[in-house]
Amino acid sequence: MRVSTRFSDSIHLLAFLKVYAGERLTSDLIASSIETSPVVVRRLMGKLRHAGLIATTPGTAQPVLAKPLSDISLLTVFYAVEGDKSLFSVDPKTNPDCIVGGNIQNVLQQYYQDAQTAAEARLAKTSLQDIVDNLLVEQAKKEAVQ
Amino acid sequence: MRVSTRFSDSIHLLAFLKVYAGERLTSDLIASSIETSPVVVRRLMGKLRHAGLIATTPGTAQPVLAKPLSDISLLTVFYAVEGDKSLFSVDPKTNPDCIVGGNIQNVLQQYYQDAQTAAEARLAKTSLQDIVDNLLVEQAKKEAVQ
DNA sequence: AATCACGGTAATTAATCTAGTTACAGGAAG
DNA sequence: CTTCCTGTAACTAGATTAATTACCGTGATT
Repeated sequence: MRVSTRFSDSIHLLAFLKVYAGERLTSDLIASSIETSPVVVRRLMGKLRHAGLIATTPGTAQPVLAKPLSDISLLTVFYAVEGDKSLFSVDPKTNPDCIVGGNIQNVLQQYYQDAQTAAEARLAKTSLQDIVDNLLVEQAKKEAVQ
Repeated sequence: MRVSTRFSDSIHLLAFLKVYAGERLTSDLIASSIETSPVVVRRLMGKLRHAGLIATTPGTAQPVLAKPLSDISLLTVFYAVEGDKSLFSVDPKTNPDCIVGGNIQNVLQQYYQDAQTAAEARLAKTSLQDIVDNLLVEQAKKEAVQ
């Protein structure tokens, strides 16, 4: 019932590209930050490249952001890696000869869409630049304690 | 990544109890409307009974609503059958020695919570009575065409 | 009381999805 | 040409969901 970690991992990946821009960014290095396998990272980069969020060239260890992070919202990333998947799912087949079964799908669909739209509106409000800003603030807090 | 059909099926079930109240409501009959198995229906009824939404007595075919449908929101049903599960999931382990990996979980958690809260607020706005009203309207439309 | 219908629940199975692993072809750079 | 890397496919393992089978206990009817 939940969104896969592809979403979180993709945000992680994009933020990583920004924070460590200029360095040698192999899929192995990125994977060690996410704590997953390099293949998973490459698969994610494939989707993100397809969505026009990053640019990569095979062989080089230099994936780069294709646009400013301030122009990429969480929702953009969500669509890039999860497509237009629905958060809530209606039962595909219910008894059409029943007042409930024959109409429930249409009725629920509308309310589910409303709920998902509300969630997506929140995701759209936050850019990846906001995420990176927060990461740096959190990091600064940590270092201040030490 | 999606919410299981338990949620939809439970709404279906509760609406069914209202629409066909007074009739002989076996788990078999309810299952035939949802087009699932009677065991699934009984399992759902177990959760709904546990949440105080319905009352059942073994042996009799008479599950009844424990409160007015107008007092049951979609969110109430969601919690009853899905618990407090998160729609979005953060990667449980990321590299703590990295600016990104060490802070991304905390940062994302907050934005995910905002998105989920927004979705839940929509679900809370709709009562099961609204659903039943809509079902009857849709049914009337169908019959008017014929 | 005996019987039958039904709910409550556990156990098993199958299907689906996710993510990790291995493997390999091809590009880039020294 | 050699080495490091990306892009992908194929396979495997684990988790989740829902269907099925099975069995016990309750309630109603006679």
